Amino acid sequence: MRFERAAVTVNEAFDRFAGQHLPAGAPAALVHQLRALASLHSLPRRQMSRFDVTRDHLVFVASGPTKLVALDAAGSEQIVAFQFGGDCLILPREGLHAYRLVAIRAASLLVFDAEALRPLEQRAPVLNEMIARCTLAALQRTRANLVAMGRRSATERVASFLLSMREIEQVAQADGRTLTLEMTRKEIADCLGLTVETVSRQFSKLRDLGLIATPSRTQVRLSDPVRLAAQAGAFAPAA
Amino acid sequence: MRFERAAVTVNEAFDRFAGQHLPAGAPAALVHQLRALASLHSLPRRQMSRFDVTRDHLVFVASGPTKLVALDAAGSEQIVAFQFGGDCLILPREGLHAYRLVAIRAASLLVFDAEALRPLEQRAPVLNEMIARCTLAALQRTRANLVAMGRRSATERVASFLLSMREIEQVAQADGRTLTLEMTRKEIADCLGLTVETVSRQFSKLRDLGLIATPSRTQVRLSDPVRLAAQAGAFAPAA
DNA sequence: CGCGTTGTTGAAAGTGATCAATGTCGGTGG
DNA sequence: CCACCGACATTGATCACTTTCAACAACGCG
Repeated sequence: MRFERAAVTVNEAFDRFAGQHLPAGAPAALVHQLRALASLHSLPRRQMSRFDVTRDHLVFVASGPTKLVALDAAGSEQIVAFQFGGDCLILPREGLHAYRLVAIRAASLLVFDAEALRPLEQRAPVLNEMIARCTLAALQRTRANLVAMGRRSATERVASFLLSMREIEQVAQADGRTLTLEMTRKEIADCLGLTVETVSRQFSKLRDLGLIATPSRTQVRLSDPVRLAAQAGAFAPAA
Repeated sequence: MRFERAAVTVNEAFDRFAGQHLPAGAPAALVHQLRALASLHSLPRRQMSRFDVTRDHLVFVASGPTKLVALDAAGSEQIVAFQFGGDCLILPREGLHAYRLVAIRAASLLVFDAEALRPLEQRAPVLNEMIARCTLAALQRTRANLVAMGRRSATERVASFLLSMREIEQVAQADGRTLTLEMTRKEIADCLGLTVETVSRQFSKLRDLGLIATPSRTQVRLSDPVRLAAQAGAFAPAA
């Protein structure tokens, strides 16, 4: 079993952040100031972030897969995007919608108050560039996701969900095909905008077609990724 | 009838762009260089942008309502976002999806090659900030749209479409309730991920409920915006 | 072992898509 | 001015798919 060391200290997380998102030539003073503004939050599995909802935040996902969800009036979640160790995102303050970050598995987050970064940005364009890059990446993924949500059948959604999970969770077995979904059917259903029953039926259908195998409740083996991709439809893996 | 003067020259469009998106204190040299990189494109009603699909572009919508669409394999459009006079957006090169800008009514676009802007960005952080601001705004709207698309019924989609159109097209009559949709039912259907027939039925239904009136093929009178908003559901107007 | 949670399966109902026919508007040419 | 044409819109009937409601099975845990 693979064992990924979680980032446990602010400094570890920050170093990871700097290595990933700050150019090598970034001025030491900037790095120093940034470090002072960072705070580390550990988010246990399935737990929702609880930051100050009146402020925007820049969040670096130091470790662990997470999802950005929108909460509707009924409190049910609608997935907006997935993030993984190394990704950076803007978590907007509560406006028309309330957004939260939810840990799919235990995650560590490095959090910056967006407002506090502003003075730094003025002096250090690198920071601005970094944020712009992250925002643009998020925009691209969100647009792709939007298209995906538009007109897709349950089968297409489930198939492409499995494929995108495979990319993410290379936490796979040696064969690179078996993945462990750390999510209940309900969570998957919320992600895909379907019901639990439909998700379950799609799993059964794909199993009957011989495209996947489900040795246990949480494990899925992609027996035939190629034909699975065919089921995922035109706009295949929502990257 | 209101008569909005379209931006016809590059300079007119550029001035509008600078006024809207560049801070007053922007260095004259920067403005000058930017102007040299801008090119103007007039997009007739319903026409699709035809820029170099291998390059990213920064587009300023100088005038006219436009929509950003994703094209699927079948060539049918899936709406991603609306833009209006004054908005700025990143039109990404063709990747997993192909995006196009489509004029809802005749529009003028000021187009920059994103690559060509890069050297300018390095020297002028203002430019970077501007792009970051636009990207972030686009991200927020797209996220909102994604949530909207998630699990919404045909009625909700049509009702909130009408409401958001009202916000946009204040090209309304004196009463502020009658709007002229410069779109066919097919275009509306594509926007909402529905079929023409379903859209038509929803119009009929809302008309029967007394929420709207349809004096002509293109005109819609929102007789009862409040109850219409109720039909639009929890995540009302997709801003 | 029993119980609660989670997952699967079946039957019925609801919703939108598809297919097909008809209706309406706007323009063109007689 | 009117008849006709073609594009667009509406309406109806049917079909496919997803949800909903309900029962049951499997697993994990005390």
